[in-house]
Formats: sequence, C-alpha cells, structure tokens
Amino acid sequence: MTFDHSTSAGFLVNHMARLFFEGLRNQIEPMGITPGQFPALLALWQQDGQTQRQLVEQLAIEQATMANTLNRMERDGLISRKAHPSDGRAKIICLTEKAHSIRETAYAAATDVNEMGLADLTAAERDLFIGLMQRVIRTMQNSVTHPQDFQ
Amino acid sequence: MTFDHSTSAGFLVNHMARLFFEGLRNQIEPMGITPGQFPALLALWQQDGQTQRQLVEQLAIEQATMANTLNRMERDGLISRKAHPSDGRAKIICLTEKAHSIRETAYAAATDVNEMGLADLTAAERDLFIGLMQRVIRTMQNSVTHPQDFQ
DNA sequence: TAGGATTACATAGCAAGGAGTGCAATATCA
DNA sequence: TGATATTGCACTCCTTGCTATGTAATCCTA
Repeated sequence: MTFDHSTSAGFLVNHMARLFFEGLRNQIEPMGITPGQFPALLALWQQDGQTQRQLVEQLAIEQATMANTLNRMERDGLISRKAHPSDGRAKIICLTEKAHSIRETAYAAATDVNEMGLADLTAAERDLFIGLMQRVIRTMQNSVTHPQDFQ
Repeated sequence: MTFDHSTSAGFLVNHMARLFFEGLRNQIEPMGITPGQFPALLALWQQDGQTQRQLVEQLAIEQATMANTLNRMERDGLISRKAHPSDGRAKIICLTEKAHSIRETAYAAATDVNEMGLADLTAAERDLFIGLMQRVIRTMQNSVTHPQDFQ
C-alpha cells in the first residue's frame, strides 16, 4: 500500500492551516497581535466582559490553551482580568483601549487573508468550500462524541 | 463591521486541522507515534535513507521543525542518523525495525481518519473538496512568493 | 588556491495547541 | 448543615509549528 500526501485530506488540511496561520501573522504582526489571539479578540469585540469559560465554549479551544493565550494577551496589554461580580471563582475578561483601537484594522486584515486564500475560487466555489468544511467539522465533532458510529 | 467565525475560511481551516490532528493522535497513540512524526514516516516508508533536506522539501515543513521532529523520533527509537557516504555535512535518516513494523497499521490509521472526516461527503464531493484545497494551497503559496499579486 | 558564498544541520526561543493536576468557590443533596 | 460533586481557573509539561542564529562542510571563483 502507498499513501500520497497530495491527496490525503489530513495532510492538505494541515498544510492549508499553516498557510492561513502564517498569512494572518504577516498581516497582524504590525498591530502587535498574533494569530492565536485573534479568535479571542473577535469574541470580545462582539461582547466585552465575558468569562474564560464563555470564550472556551464559543471558540472550541481547550481551557488550558485559552488560559495561556489570555496570559499572553494580558502580558501584551490587550486585556485585563477583573473580579466577577457574583461568582468568586470566575473572572471577567475586559479589553483594553489598545485592543479596542485596532478593531477595524484587524477585521480588515482577517478579511484580506481569507480573500487571498480564496482568490482563485469563484463565488459559487467559495460557498461550496465553506459549506464542505462546515460539514467535515460537524462530522468529526460527532465522531468524537459518538465514536461507535465509526470504526 | 462584524465577523462570523462560522463562515471565515481561516477559522474553519484552523478548526478542521485541529480535529484531524486529534483524530490522528487518537488512532496512532497506541503505536507509540505522534501526528507530527507521521509525514516524515510516510516519506521514509516510501524511500528509506533520505537526508533531512529531502524530507523538508517533500513535506513543506521548515528545516528547524524537521530537525526537532527527527530528534524526537530518534529519542523514541523510530529512526537513526547515519553519516552520508559522500557529503560530510549531510546525514542519512534510516528507519528502525520498530518503525518498519508499524507501517501497515499506521497506513490504515491515517486512512481511517481521512475516511472519518469525509464520511458525510459523496465520492464526488470528496474529489471536489480535495481539489479545492489543492487550489487554495497553490494560491497561498503563490501569494507568498509573489506578494505584489495581492494587496 | 585562498576566501567568500552556499548548504546541511543543530540549537535556542517563542507561539499555540493539547493533557493532566490542583485549588478554591459554588452547588447539591442526604 | 456537613459531606460530596461540580465548576472556573491556574500551572506544568508535552508537541509541533515558526524565526533567528551558529557551525561545519562544501562549492565556487577571482
């Protein structure tokens, strides 16, 4: 048996992800933020003052990863952690002025990267591609929660 | 302006990559190998005794990343580095008996993960999906080498 | 043929993903 | 109400990606 990486879904997905990651890094580096911070920033721009738990649920990232990312964002002056008004365990994640100020520039950068990656596709192909990815994600999430469906 | 991660290509690609990565990890962990070692193993199973440089070129991974991965594979008893017969700078990467022995099981595991991810797609949709990913990768690689084509 | 450029590899350091563990606060229930 | 379970978060360690840098070997060329 042989195995061709150029037609292996896993290999292609991994390669694509690295290219998007690097593309976004190039775009947003001048603003002082990194690709891993981006999802959290998007969520907080839409609704500031969420807990770490809420961010974890929205972004499908593990709690430990989010804690580390928030540490780096705090270090970089993008967020501050404040006490939760009613739950002594939780903390409220609040954006700093710096984070607010780069919002529109960052949106544009992310849009540019998506645009760059899909530049060769027609509008119909883009919709198709997005739809296929959403279906693959749903399938894999289900196969994790219900592993007996697949062997 | 707003930004919906469920329709952002970059976000979806990243999420998909993490799911494939974890899926593969679950499958191959029992054999004592990890997802990052997989591409190098595939290349060496097809042709043993390559140099690090050859692996880097085939797999589109940076040289330093490959060196670190090979360090872990050497530590885990999957490869050994031998002197190159004619080039004093280079080294020959050779698979151990252990690495040879898990070949077929590992192929099956990778095939299973790809199959699991694409389970919801028809044969035609799978071909389409693979083709779209190949085009996106080509587009992004070109935009890196010729950045002036995109602004 | 000596000196500079290139090549192959190693290493250090950072980012961002994960698992595992521990702690303190909260919730639940007998 | 006291014991137990759950929740929210922090911390440690691992992997895998990157860049930057260093070193030794090889190649090229004036």
